[in-house]
Amino acid sequence: MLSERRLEVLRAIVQDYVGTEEPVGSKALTERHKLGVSPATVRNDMAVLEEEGFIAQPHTSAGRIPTDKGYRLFVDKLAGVKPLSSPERRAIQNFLDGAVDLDDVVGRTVRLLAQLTRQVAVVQYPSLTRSTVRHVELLSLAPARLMLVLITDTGRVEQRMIDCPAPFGDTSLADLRARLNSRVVGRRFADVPQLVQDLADSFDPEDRGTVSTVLAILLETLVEETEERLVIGGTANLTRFGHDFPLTIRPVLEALEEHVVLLKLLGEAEESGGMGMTVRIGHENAHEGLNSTSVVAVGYGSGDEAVAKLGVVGPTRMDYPGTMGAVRAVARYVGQILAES
Amino acid sequence: MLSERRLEVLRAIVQDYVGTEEPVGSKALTERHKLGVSPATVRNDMAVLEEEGFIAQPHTSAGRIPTDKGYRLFVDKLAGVKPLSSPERRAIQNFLDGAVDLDDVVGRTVRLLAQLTRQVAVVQYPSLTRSTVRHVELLSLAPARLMLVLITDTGRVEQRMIDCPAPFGDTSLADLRARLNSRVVGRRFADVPQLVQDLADSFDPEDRGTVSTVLAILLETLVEETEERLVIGGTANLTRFGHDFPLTIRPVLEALEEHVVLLKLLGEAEESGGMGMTVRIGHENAHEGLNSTSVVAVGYGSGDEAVAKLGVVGPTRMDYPGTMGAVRAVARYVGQILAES
DNA sequence: GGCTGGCACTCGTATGCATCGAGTGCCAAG
DNA sequence: CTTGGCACTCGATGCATACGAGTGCCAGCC
Repeated sequence: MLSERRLEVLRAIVQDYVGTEEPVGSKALTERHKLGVSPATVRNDMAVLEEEGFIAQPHTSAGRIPTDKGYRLFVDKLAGVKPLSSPERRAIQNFLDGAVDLDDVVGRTVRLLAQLTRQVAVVQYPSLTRSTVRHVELLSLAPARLMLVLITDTGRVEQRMIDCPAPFGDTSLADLRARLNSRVVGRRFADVPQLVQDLADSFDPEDRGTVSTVLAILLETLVEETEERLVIGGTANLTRFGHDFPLTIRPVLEALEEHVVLLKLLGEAEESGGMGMTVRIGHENAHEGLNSTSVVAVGYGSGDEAVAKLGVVGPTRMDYPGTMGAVRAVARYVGQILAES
Repeated sequence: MLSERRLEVLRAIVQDYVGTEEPVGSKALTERHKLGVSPATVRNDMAVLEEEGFIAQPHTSAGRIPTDKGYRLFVDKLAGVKPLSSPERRAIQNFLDGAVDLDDVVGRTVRLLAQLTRQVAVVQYPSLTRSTVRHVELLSLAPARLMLVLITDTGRVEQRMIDCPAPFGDTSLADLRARLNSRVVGRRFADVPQLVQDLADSFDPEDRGTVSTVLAILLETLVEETEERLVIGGTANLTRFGHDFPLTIRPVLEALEEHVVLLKLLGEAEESGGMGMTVRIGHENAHEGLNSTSVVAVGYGSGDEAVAKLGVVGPTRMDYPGTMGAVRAVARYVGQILAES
């Protein structure tokens, strides 16, 4: 195993590199950190750390930079989560409190997170399947045209147009609406399919076609990968990435535009379960375009169960403690706000 | 005025520069274009064009590049709108036809436009104030909690939560809903404020507070700058801008994140009225960050009146005829689709 | 055995300098 | 008005040199 001091050296390397963006050498290290040993000793430690794969040199006779494995160790063992300063906390509260709408909450959150971390922020809308039904509404827009509106306990509203196979009377509509609501309100969306399974059977034959259509569309909105929505922001922060721009920034922007990829990314973070924070570093991200980025994600929700994720995407060389602190704090506030609404 | 040939020279310069991204000299010009004159003559013409401010040289003894004024002349007088190839038209149709939802239409449109023009695409949602009301719905979520849902003829759905000052009975609710709809359905949102002005008066005193609240929130959703929404995509295309990245791309990304700025940008394009296409080149864009970009925008709508704009943002050095063709074609298809729904 | 100072070596970066060539402006002739 | 010729400009390219931060290794010391 690595001695205490070697870990200290790694920590110092990570911190310096994150600060300066430049490979850090043994001399500079001893000057900036009170390690109590000479550069030569540090060099020996570095040699070991390099052999173990925690650091690397871009070219012979240059300083060292942490590898993904090095960051991993740093995050797991050496770094805590830096709590936010109280002005920062107040800023979060002020920024988020004015929101009137779920859209507004999500929009503000993504801007806030981007600004706070100076990185790219990603916020997922509360997942339908993990929310409960607050209300289901059916509106008649035209004789054979309905609109289905789903409202979740988190304030999310989803609507779908429905073209009916046959005109649908107002009383039938009221009937369907009532029966639908009595079955599903207060239940989890994930359970809705079972709950409405046999609903069509109890209707007049002439209405059965329309009812089935409505139910089909209702179930369709719950299909995963369709029901998930997310918002990103702060892409301008990508320009602070490094000097070797085009090559670095391009694939990241491309990946960010592929919402499916991002959703999978956040989804993977799920294993850690509940509201746990996940950090995926560099090549740990399956998507190739994100191989030089790290993703810090955490679940949020009104209760103690996560209804969605939010997080940031930034360079592997990022301030992990600070970023994790900001992400966690924002997630908590958002959870509070959802609980209030 | 400029002679025919000088205009031809300008056109050639613009075309070559757009193609190569490099300053174009007199010799290269005569080689690639059949101007029928010698390089020396072209040089004289160039000197005139430069004096008039249509072209400039980055440094002495380099080729010329068009100025904003040069592009302006090119767009106004020298370039047509290039119609799309029929495979391209088919691609548009295929891509857009699967859409089920207004969100879906807008999302697909932005992706399509970005892909087609290889630039950043911006699509505005149909403006509420320029749409007509299809339906207004009021749902009771809790005793003193309502949800207001607005549905436009273009398929846009907007919802707002309402906290009532007092509980609101079901019959009152049905009453309000009915009266509201009878007044506004089929009318333009812009006229809604007048149409509902005195609606509260006709209610029981005890309900008047809630009715006023509902109406206030209804009007609030129509306030400009609040009601406008837009989506952008294709930001990865920014990386094809030039070689001097960070400086170029940064302010553009920042500007794109300021939706307010973008809305103003598209709004300015309005002067030309109706469905006319607007091209704003370089410094013609008020926002500083977009001084080195051009914006091609056009209105779209189901009828012959525009309900919103869409367009692209790209480098001033862009293929104007092709971009204009693509933008116009996409706008037309989107209009068709809206008309069908 | 681990720490330290010394030393030779590596290699990327910065600097100066000469060269090259695309492009220009100007002019005199057609 | 057009054209060919010509001197000039100036950024880009290539190269050799110097510089310096940083390394690895080794012998000596605690």
